[in-house]
Amino acid sequence: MEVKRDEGIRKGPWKAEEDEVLLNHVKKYGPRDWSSIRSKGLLQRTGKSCRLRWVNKLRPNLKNGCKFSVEEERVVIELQAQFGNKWARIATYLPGRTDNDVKNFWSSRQKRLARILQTSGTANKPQKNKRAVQTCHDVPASQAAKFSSSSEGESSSKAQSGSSSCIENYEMIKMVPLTDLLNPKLVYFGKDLAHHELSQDEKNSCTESQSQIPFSEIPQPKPELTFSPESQELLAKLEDPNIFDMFGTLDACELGNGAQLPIGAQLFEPVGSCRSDAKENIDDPITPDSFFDDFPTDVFDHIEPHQSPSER
DNA sequence: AATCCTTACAACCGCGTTGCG
DNA sequence: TCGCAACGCGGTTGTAAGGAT
Repeated sequence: MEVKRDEGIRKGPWKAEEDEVLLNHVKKYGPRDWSSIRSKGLLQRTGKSCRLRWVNKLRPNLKNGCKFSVEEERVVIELQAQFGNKWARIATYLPGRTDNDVKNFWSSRQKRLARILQTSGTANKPQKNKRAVQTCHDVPASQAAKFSSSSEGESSSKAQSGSSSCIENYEMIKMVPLTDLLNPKLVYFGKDLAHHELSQDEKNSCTESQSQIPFSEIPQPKPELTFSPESQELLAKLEDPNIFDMFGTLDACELGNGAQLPIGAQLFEPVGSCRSDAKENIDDPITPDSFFDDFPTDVFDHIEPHQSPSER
């Protein structure tokens, strides 16, 4: 990143000295009056830039450099469905995470999801051949990031009861953490239920969760499946009956047949909140203990090449 | 070893909102 | 009520690091 200087304004990466100056300012005056930092000649950064630096990097208790846990991913997925791309709002439910963190995480996740779906559309070509994959973009990565970027208004629309199974399946994929999606040992069945086919040993080895939010404290939301225009666009692609082949054992058969998402997802408590608007969305605060308690945090470690059931 | 590609992340930009004179 | 400045948010871009080929 190059450091530009326009009219004395410095851009680009921050130096440790600049951080120090900024921290001193916040110590003295609190996190405000950002513009005065430049007007006082303390830094050649815009107030905007100073605020951003503080919010995203210098604020206390940030989880810098710490990857999103599976539970955090679930929270993001659920809240994104509820609120749309209201990253700042979503971030309030995730201690130590900023809106930028959530936004970046979601963007990465959408790209990965898009890649998975695109790969499926290329006759199950192994993803190893990255160049082949890239030439088969039905949906550009830039658009892929928009797949689920439903707005708040759009989020209020419910999936129609007459939805095709493809639509249901896509919504399932969209709402399931990628770690779940790619875990060949994870089988969904039955309405609103999800089970792991893990041995007790495996469960024991995965009990240490990175979760920062005790799940027992998370009220469970009534999932409202949503269809943004972008999602509708993608859904058209999902008419391909081979779409689920790529998931190996987690194929169309297992995903379909009325299976529902294991989203007991619900609204979580925003950090420091006293349940204001969140409460209005909760009409059934049932706590689903079974699902998340056993969730392995290292599921990606278990991802293996696609295998047919007969191969196992 | 070199190159290409993906991913994660930091930072910027534009626009909307809010507060104040 | 209007205009302006400051702030906040969401979208986008650029880059470094690491992995794959």
